[in-house]
Amino acid sequence: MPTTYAQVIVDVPTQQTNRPYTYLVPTELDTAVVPGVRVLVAFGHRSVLGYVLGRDVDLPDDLAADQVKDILAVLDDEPVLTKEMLALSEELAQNNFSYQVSFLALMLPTALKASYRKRLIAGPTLTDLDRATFLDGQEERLVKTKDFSAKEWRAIRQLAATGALTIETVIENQGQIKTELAYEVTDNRELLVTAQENLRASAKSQKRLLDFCLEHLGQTFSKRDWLAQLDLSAAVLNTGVKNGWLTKRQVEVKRRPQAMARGKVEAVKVLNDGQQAAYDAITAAIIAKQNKTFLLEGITGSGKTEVYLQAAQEAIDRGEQVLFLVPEIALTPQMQKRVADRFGDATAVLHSGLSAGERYDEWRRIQAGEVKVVVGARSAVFAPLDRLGLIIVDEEHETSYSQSENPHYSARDVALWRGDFHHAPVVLGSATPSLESRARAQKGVYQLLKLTKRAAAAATLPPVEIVDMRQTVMTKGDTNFSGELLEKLRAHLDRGEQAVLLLNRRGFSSFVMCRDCGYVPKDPNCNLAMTLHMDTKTLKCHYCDYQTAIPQICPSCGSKRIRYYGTGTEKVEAELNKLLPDYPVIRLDQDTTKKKGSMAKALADFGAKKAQILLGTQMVAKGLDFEDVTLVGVLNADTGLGLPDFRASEKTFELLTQVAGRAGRGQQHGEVVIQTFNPDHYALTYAKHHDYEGFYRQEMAIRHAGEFPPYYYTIQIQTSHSDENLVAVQSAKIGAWLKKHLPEDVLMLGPSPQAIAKLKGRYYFQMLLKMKKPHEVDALLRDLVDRSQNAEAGFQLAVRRDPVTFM
DNA sequence: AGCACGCCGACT
DNA sequence: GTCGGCGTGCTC
Repeated sequence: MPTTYAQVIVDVPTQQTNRPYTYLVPTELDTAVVPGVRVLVAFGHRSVLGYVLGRDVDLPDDLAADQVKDILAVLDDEPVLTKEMLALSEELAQNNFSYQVSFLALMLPTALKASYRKRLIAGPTLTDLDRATFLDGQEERLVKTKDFSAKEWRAIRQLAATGALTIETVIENQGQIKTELAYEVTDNRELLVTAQENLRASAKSQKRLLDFCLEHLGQTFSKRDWLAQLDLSAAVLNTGVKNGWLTKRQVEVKRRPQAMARGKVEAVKVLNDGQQAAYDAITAAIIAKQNKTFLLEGITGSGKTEVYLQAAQEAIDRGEQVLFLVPEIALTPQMQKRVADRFGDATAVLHSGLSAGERYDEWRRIQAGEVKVVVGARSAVFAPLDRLGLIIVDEEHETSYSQSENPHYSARDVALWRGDFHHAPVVLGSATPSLESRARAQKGVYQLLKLTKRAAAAATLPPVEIVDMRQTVMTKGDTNFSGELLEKLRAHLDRGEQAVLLLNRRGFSSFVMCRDCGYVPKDPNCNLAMTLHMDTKTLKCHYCDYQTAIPQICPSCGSKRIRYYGTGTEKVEAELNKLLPDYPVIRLDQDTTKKKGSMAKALADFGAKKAQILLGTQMVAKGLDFEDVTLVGVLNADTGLGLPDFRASEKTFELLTQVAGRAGRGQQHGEVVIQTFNPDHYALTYAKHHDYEGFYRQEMAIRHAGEFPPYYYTIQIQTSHSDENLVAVQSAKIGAWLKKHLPEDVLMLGPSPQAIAKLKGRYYFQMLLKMKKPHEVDALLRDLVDRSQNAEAGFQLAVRRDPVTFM
């Protein structure tokens, strides 16, 4: 047998080790070492986990045979990563200035990630004092790296060098496969028949057992099932084992998430003309196995979900699998339920609410090919489906598809990549598509499919009234409720209908606004709202370095009532109880939904009409579908407009459109009231007319003028450190270095301090690069990341492509 | 990330 | 003179 080698990515997430290493495959592991399995390898002076990328017959030219070490062990019987995932991880690492191994780890359930420990074993010369200090007085001890300080480790290593103790590396999976006791029926029919003939008449339990066994030869059932179904005691089962009718064994238990346990089947609905046209276009691509991207732009309540589900059915009927992404499944429980109801046990659900064990079990069901549809949030985009026929990204504009922590990635982009890999169509759906996606549809990169009518025949889009709060505050003083909204609330509630009230927390109290004229101070260079920094009592621009004192008098109208703006749901609830004491309120915000399942319970209560008013933050805006909701009130539409984010208008328009869409979804007509201090802002007026296309055109013009996406690609460079002065100096240095090396056509904003100057004890600065060609500065930034590794301890640098959130 | 090597200041 | 501080660089 020729000597063979394997290319291995080691589990050491650093820039220098972000490349494959060559290892020798020992003869006895020859068949076990295949791409996608995890292995144990020696690396430097220790053992680490590695991922096999591929096999080679020849040694790379620059390596001598004696430089190559052996693979020590193979950890998996079957590959845990497909070739697709191996390729994808490399691409993602390249694009997102991160490490391939970080992405590989992200693709696996936590249970399969390595947990590193050290076993300290006493040697004969170990002193009692050292044994007491390092081994708890024992013969051996399992410890983690952080259990001892660097100094202590040095002492331990010295002891190891003298032979007083030995150190072993222990690498284990973080999770365990849960098993339970089960009994397998023999397939020896003769044995059972003979036994049955020789039974005494009084042995009723044994007779029942034998009858059942004869009908289920060779099958395995859990002990729990045996006892429950046959009404036996464990003693009878043991008799069965003794007589050779049954064999005891441990079987894997797959923990199914509670909500999934019942598979009732939801009825297929009849599509209207618009839905049918969209369905036809998507299914044509499914049948042709064509990687085509559709942008399904459908007004709220237009029945996008039904199109998704029926298209999914088409893919499933053709023996293919469907990946269905939703933004944060915890916020869209109704969507998850609909998919599960339609496809029953063939559905797997992946989201952050699952325990590590549940997540692992769902992952294994997918891996084993038992699943036809995967529904999940961001990380579900890595679900190990190998026969993908359709990918759906619902609410494609949602920022939660983008992970801002390292490793950065956008699930929407990964979905597009996988669609290409599998020759499968990708459907991006939204009532308010991101400008980037809508612009691509305009250019013909995506095919635009529009749904312009609500699905329920009688349902129409609700009329929207914009209420000028400047008037309200002038006549009634500080209140969250205008006369118009109160009047409508009373009318709808008196008729027994329900209302949803949104308190917009986005941008809450982070900017200054005049209570009389709605004026928000803007920075003269960028024309963006400036951010309030309470620590320095100044207003700062988030993009450039401009700053100014907080004005005491409004420069626009001379009013003294210019101040930061914000209020909490609790305060609003109290006010509401005073104004409308006869109507109980269900409150939905971070405080009331902290506990697992409390959100679902609150929504179920509202659905059961235990209260007529639902008051909440952003979470009431999305996906809720209650027939009796006929009034939607937005208490403060503007807070988001003041954010130091070039997407502030887009996000506000989105929010208002989404929440307005909660009204009048059933037979009864709905109404929407939007309270604001900026009644003439275009994000509000277009939302009033449910005019996404109009908003799109105007916002595109503004983005064009401001040289922002989708006209430019952006990359954010964020620096942080616990020492404010240090990070300021470093950021300035990096900024100067970049200015010198950046190509002329790449624009840079900043460095400037971020809005939340100090977060968890760290200070943040950022620079924003804008460019026409997305990969123009990749090499330069990789160089920058490289250099930052040698910076002061605690200094962090993050590079984010297409950032979606700005602090 | 770990771990060793190696070069400088404060001790027996 | 040596011990140990930590900066630097490598890991198939």
